[in-house]
Amino acid sequence: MNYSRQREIIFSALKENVVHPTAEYLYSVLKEKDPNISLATLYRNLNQMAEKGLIKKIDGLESASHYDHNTHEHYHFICKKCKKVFDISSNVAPEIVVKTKAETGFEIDSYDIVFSGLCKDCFEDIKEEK
Amino acid sequence: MNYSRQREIIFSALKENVVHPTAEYLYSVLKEKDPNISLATLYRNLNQMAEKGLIKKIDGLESASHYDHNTHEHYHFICKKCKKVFDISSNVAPEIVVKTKAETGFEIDSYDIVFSGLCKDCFEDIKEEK
DNA sequence: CTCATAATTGATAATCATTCTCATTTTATA
DNA sequence: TATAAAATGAGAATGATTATCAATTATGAG
Repeated sequence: MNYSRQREIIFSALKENVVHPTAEYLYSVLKEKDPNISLATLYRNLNQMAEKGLIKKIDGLESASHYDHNTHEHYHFICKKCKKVFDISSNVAPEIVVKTKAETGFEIDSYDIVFSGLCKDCFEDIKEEK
Repeated sequence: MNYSRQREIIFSALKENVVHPTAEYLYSVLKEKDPNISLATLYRNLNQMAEKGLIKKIDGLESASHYDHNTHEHYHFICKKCKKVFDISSNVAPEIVVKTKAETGFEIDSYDIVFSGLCKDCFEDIKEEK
């Protein structure tokens, strides 16, 4: 990853922002420092830095929403390789909610836990490939 | 909510699908049962049913991703009203990961917990409005 | 320092999921 | 059965993000 002035200002703008900004908001901030910066450059750099672990991208699954007829409390696991979504039964969560409510004073009315990684099948596949 | 044949087949298609389908996938299944069904009808009904709690919509925050320079382990809380994203410190999560790994055998390499509800300020605002 | 190569950029078109619009049809009920 | 409310289908519109591509910039060897 070569140096670029644009990446530099993107990273520092992100560090100076307490509220986790969206790309659009960052763009409005960045244009003040560099009126010529391109939206494509911003997205490119955000993705790059997120890949390298320099920043974190907060979002859900991939782009498309998934729908579930099971409305009971449970979590989801999405496999990075095959993109399948699996149910994970819930038996730890209530504690998290109670604890988080106490710590923050926020009114929590829902939460989602999404794990990601490799499902069993894809993990086997990758082992075989080696 | 009035009865509609389309909603009926959407709901049953969803129940018959083990893997949590995307709208696009559901659409391809549904067209076999009703070649005239519209994508708009599908989305409309999925949103409606999710609102009524008949099904669950699995996705992250709102549409746009948020970015975070804090790469330490922590969760997020998104306020339904002001849409701000807050950090929630982590001190329960490792147990969840260990437990989930043991139960499923999946290779979990990351997970996100996103709480949603009302932040303190918005909760106060709403109380005052009453 | 200077050239060659790879990385990066800006501008804009393209994509993809989703929502909106609106005229038409269906459902519920008085 | 008449009427109002709800739902539909088709396609346009939107919003976030990614892809394309020619031009610019960074880097490392000589």
